[in-house]
Amino acid sequence: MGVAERKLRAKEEMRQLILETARKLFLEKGFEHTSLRNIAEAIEYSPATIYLYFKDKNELFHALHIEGFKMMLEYMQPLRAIADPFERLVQLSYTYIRFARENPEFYDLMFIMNAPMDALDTEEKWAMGDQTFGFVVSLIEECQQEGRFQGKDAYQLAFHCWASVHGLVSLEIRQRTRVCHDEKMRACLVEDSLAYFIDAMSKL
Amino acid sequence: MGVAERKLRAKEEMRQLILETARKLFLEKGFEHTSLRNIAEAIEYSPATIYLYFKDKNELFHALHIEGFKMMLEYMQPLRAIADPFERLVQLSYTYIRFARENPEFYDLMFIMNAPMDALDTEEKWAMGDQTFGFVVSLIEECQQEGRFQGKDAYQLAFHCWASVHGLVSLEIRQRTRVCHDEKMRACLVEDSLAYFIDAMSKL
DNA sequence: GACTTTACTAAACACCGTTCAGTATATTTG
DNA sequence: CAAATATACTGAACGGTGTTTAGTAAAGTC
Repeated sequence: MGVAERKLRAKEEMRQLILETARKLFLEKGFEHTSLRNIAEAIEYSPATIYLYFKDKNELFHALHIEGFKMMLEYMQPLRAIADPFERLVQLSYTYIRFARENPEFYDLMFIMNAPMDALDTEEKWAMGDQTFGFVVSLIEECQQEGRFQGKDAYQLAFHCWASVHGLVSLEIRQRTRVCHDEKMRACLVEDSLAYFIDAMSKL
Repeated sequence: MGVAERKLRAKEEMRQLILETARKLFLEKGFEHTSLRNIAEAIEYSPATIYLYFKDKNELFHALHIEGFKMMLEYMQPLRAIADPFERLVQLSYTYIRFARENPEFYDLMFIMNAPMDALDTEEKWAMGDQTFGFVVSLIEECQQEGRFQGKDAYQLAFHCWASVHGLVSLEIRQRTRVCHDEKMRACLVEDSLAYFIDAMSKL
């Protein structure tokens, strides 16, 4: 009896349709300015229908949150080809910044907004974030096996890296780089600051 | 004829009453969960009345934005007593973090949220931010006069300092330090990372 | 005392997320 | 096949939001 299977497939397709439409609208107009009613209108269903596939708006956010992490992990894949772990760490920083610049709405959702953090706090909630962070930790540990960062805690150092790059990216995304009035300098503010960070790491 | 003066004073008092109530509610319940109707109810006036004193909600936010900067500048005053400019820079970092931790809602409003940035983009809008940033720039320049940071651009370096500390603080405020599961380590995650930054600066 | 300005508000507008009773269709059962 | 049931969906409402506007009552002016 393939009826149940077909229905299950249809249900999954609908979930995907909602998710894709939500992503599209979010990326077009930003999270703040996208409502469930907008999404419902775009897929030509009633707003109430969305609640048959997602518990509430936060769950929709959370689903996109996970999508964002998957996307970021894909960005990181090419780094595997780099043999030297420290060079990989350097390129990781560049890739992180590139991801944030090419997907500012996702970056916002993943690392700046607090809306999706309100949701259930347990289990798989943090799984994706952990995986990404673990990626950095193991990278640091690889560096340590080659003699770098001796006597330092890998977790602590991973957090330091993350915070350093996040600081740059989040100020740029929130347009705080405008404190620098010189347009020419503003263009390389983030890059130059990143260079300072990398230099410091190389000397650590 | 003191009538006009009295009226002007009353008007200013009303503005202050709204502002104080807004601040109080914001700090109690957070920005997200404070509405103009809440504020109106607290001061026992109609919501429409607020619009006689502030153009819209953003202007109210903006007024508090400025308040936040004034507050932050006050935090920075004791630093004047420190003779050594580099030591002053170090203490500035600590004070910045303390300000953020003691006033997370203000920090959010000032450096993370994008709501008040939507407002008018001109003139005095950035005045307070500029003043604060200028404070850091001139501090860097003082360090340079003592031989530190030779050949580096003071603006660039000031931004680097800001971004480094902001990265730490904003991750903490948005609860992203939870990627570190060890509670004991989490407690000193920010401090230890700050130590790395300061060490790097001292070697620059 | 009549006229004008000022300070304020009730009510509405157009949104928002969310819930629920109700309906039409599809499926299963007797 | 008909009746019963389960599924998928929606219209309309609830209580909330920021904001606008027409109107009112008091204060100030002449």
